[in-house]
Amino acid sequence: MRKGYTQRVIARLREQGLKVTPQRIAILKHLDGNTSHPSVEDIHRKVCRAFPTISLATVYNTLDTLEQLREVQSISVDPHRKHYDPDTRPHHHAICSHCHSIQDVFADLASAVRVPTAVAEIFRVDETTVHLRGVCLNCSTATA
Amino acid sequence: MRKGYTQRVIARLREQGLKVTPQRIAILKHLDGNTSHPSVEDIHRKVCRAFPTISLATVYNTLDTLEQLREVQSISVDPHRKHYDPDTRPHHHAICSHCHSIQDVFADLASAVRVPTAVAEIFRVDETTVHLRGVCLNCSTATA
DNA sequence: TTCGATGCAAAGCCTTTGCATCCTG
DNA sequence: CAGGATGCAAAGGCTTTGCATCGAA
Repeated sequence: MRKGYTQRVIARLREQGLKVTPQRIAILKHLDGNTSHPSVEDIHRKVCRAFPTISLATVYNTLDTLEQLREVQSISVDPHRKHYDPDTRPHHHAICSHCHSIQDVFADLASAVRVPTAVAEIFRVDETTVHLRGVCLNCSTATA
Repeated sequence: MRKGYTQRVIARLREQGLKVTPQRIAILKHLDGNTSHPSVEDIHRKVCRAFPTISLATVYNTLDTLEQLREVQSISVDPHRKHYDPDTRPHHHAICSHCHSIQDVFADLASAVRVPTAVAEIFRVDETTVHLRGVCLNCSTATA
């Protein structure tokens, strides 16, 4: 994620006539450059340090707003809860079955996923999501 | 799905020392050849016709058991609820944004998704899941 | 007869909603 | 000042769990 996420999103909120509150800024700062794909609760827990009174509902609301602005994407990798990624460029996710970490995988999607012509004829693909499940380097060396 | 799903799974239940109950048979029959990717509630509703007293918990339990036996796979396509697929061969899923239907897409996974060498070195991929989101033929013609 | 399966209800989680209050613009 | 944002609590929806009873083997 390039530097300036927080500032850019603040500008976009203003553009949209939405308000820039201290809570939102705190959430944005936490997301800025964050590649850990936190859940709502993860974000709430962390932001609580700087902002002890922030409510879970505010975190939910803010993430919904950010998702609508496409400044964050939700990834449904974990059946129990949503995770969020401030990097909205198209990329894959690799989920470790052991530690449940989520790593970004940047690869040329167009070449990585070729939709067969037969499928393209009966389904207009707007978006392609790829999840790789397996074992990350940390866990495989720890196990070995 | 080839013919014989119900019979095969019944045999596997017996093999594992698990019991073949009328409820389980009813669920298996409903899943046999089913390509609609039903949710737990969908299954419960349908099976209730033949079996009015079956409880939701039983459907949940049975699906958990079947998933452990790998005779059904859960697909997390819908953030609100799990969907189940009795076809456990590797394949993709195409989700229609309009009608929310889920279609199976059989295509050569190996060629469709090439994992970059750089990724393969830091992550051992066991399973690849591809979701195509877009608009199905029905909905695109209906809209046009 | 045995031990897993069932059914019911309650509890658990994650998420959404309602509403009075707050505060940004 | 006005209207969106916040915080709290309650409600919602999906799933799990506890437990007494049932029934397949």
